[in-house]
Amino acid sequence: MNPNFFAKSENNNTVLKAPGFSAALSLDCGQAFRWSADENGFWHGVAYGRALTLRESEGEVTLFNVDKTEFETVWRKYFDLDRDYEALKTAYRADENLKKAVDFCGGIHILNQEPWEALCSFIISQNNNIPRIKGIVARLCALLGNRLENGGYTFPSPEKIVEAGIDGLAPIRSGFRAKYIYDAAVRVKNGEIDFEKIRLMPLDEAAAELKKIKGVGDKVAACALLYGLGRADAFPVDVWVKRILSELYPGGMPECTRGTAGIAQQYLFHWRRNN
DNA sequence: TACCAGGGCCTTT
DNA sequence: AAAGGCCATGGT
Repeated sequence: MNPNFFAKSENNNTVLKAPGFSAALSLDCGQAFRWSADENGFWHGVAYGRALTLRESEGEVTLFNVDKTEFETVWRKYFDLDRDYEALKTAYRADENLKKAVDFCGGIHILNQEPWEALCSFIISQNNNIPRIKGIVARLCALLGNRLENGGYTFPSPEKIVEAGIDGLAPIRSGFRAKYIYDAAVRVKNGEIDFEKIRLMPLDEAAAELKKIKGVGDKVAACALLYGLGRADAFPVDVWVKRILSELYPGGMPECTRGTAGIAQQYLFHWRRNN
């Protein structure tokens, strides 16, 4: 692989120089729902059971209170820093629309979120808007997650959600989605859904497994695969991507996206939404 | 193939 | 201030 970054850990912080990468854009482009920036431009969030504060300025990302070990074992993978995005974007630029999208928001990396959190979050996302999705996820974590010393809550385990039951989820105000969250939790807890097996399956089989869960269709399955299971070939089609496909790619996605259509989708999605 | 299932954000009036 | 559209959908 070709890590286009340089990281240095000192004074208990890790400073990252990664040309072409924007942590802020990656955290705020609708792929993850647990991050927010404060008035001073510090980003706060929780992943893999760890609270993180970071700040980005002049192309440098500072991860506060992150030593080398934590960076290497958690955040390096989370921010997908070992993928050669520069090579990927060079290939995408062969297509005129993708070139525009990459010029607009090429700083995005696909985050490697925890499988259960990604699945659960995208079940909540169905027929829903981003501010409300964030609210529901935040209430879910505060209700059933573990409080962290340095701020925030962990994402609750399937076990905790099964224990709470559908009625126990009422305080998060997820509406008709509560029964879907519960069904997903049951199936993950009892092993019927095994993320590590699904991760390795052919794409259509993997999606079919996830779709056994009530409330999981093509779109949510693709999101769980792309954002939670490291499958860059998964291709979520929502209303925005549907528009992009009909307007720009009636014959299908261009050849340069083969194998990484999900990543291309993220650039096109964000570009189309904001233009 | 319609229509329905919480609720609230956001734009328009 | 109130109304109505809309929302990274899936089940029936």
